Amino acid sequence: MADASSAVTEALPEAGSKRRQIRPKAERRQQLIDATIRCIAQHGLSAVTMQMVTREAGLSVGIANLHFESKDNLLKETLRFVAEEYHGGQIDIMEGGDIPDLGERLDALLDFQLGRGVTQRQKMSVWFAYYGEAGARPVYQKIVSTVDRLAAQKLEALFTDIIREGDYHGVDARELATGYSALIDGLHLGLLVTPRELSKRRARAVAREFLRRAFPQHIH
Amino acid sequence: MADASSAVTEALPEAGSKRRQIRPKAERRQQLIDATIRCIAQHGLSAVTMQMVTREAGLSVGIANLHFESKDNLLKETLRFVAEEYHGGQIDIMEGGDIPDLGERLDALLDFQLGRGVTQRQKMSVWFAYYGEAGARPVYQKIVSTVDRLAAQKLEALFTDIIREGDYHGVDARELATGYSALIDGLHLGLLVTPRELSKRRARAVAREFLRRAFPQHIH
DNA sequence: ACCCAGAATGAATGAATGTTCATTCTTGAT
DNA sequence: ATCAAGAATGAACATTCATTCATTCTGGGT
Repeated sequence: MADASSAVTEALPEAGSKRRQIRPKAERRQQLIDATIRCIAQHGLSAVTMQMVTREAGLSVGIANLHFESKDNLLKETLRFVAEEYHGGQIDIMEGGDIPDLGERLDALLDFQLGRGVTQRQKMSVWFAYYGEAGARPVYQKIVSTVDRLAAQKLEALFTDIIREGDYHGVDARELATGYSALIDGLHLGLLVTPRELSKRRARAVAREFLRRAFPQHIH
Repeated sequence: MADASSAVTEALPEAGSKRRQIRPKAERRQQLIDATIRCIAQHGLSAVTMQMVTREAGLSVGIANLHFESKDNLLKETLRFVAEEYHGGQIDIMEGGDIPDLGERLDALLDFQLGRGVTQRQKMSVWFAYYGEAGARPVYQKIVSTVDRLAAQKLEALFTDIIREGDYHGVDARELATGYSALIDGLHLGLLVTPRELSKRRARAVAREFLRRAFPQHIH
């Protein structure tokens, strides 16, 4: 309490604190990844610079190359983080020991995919920024493919269970899973690029209608 | 015929011809836009440089700023071209005086959206490269929104006609149009990012199934 | 109280890139 | 054949950015 000014500035994480802090490597890495996500969402992937990211994180320029060996690597790790977070969340719900009822599990999945607030929009931006480069960058393709394939399998398994439970006929779980995944991706795109035309509410309604048409007994 | 060497080199568009050619402005603009598309598809939007584009076009660096005032403008105009080409093609089919049968018109639309060869893949890359930046660039949003809205209206109108003709019940044309558009976008994404998991054939089957479920009398 | 491993800093560096513009060249009109 | 209009060129310039590294600082162990 003797030095009031230092106490105040130290308390605020990103204030004008001049004091150098030493933190474990894992924590700094996450801090930089989070800053990268915010920068991509706000300025676009092609406009992101190291100076921008480190300033956003409240750290010095050199630190990015200390914890990640290069900008390329930082971007790669950021994509990996976002991909695993998004698909990991989906997979948790789909495996869902928490929710025994299959219809409710579908609803929970839909909530996760099209719900949330501003944060979700940030992640969406990052997501599609990388998709845009994926055509020319095999590394990105590989990262996304890996998690994507697992999520697709889980979704197919969930649909298979639902088809069995509802005794639905003339429905192919795999094809339906592909369609549903594509639909969700497309709706995300719409929310990102034409938010004026497509509200989050309507996006949810569209996705629900898709599921309802396929599994009428499970979605009301 | 007298000067064989010059005749040969002049005939080849992108050979090592040193001879300077003067062409009308419109032609050069298109030449540069085409080169930009190829560069984005091959290297990704964030890696595209002016030198790269002009070399791909077989022209000098200065020419890009002569016909487009800046790199930003060249990229903007390239997006506008791709957007108008893609949506324009769709709209032509949907208005379709050529195809009176509504079911066949749907099929033609699907062919256009998921057909074609390598060229289509190039356009897809460009398309999503811009989508990735759209979150941070209102200019891109505006260009896409404008053409997108028109195409959405035409699709809704086509669906309305089909619903009337087939006397389908419990189907909302607008919602279905939103869903179908999103599905196609999502399938494009899948084709681009995970071509191993999703073949063009399967993508078409998924889209067809979506339409068949909605309009069983029109899609066989 | 002291020390030092290694975390953090940021000025300096060199490479890459967008843009300019003085100059050269082409073409169609005269 | 000559000429002017303007299309095309590419070396030069100024800027921006990723990366480096000599130096400073911190905090836990002794």
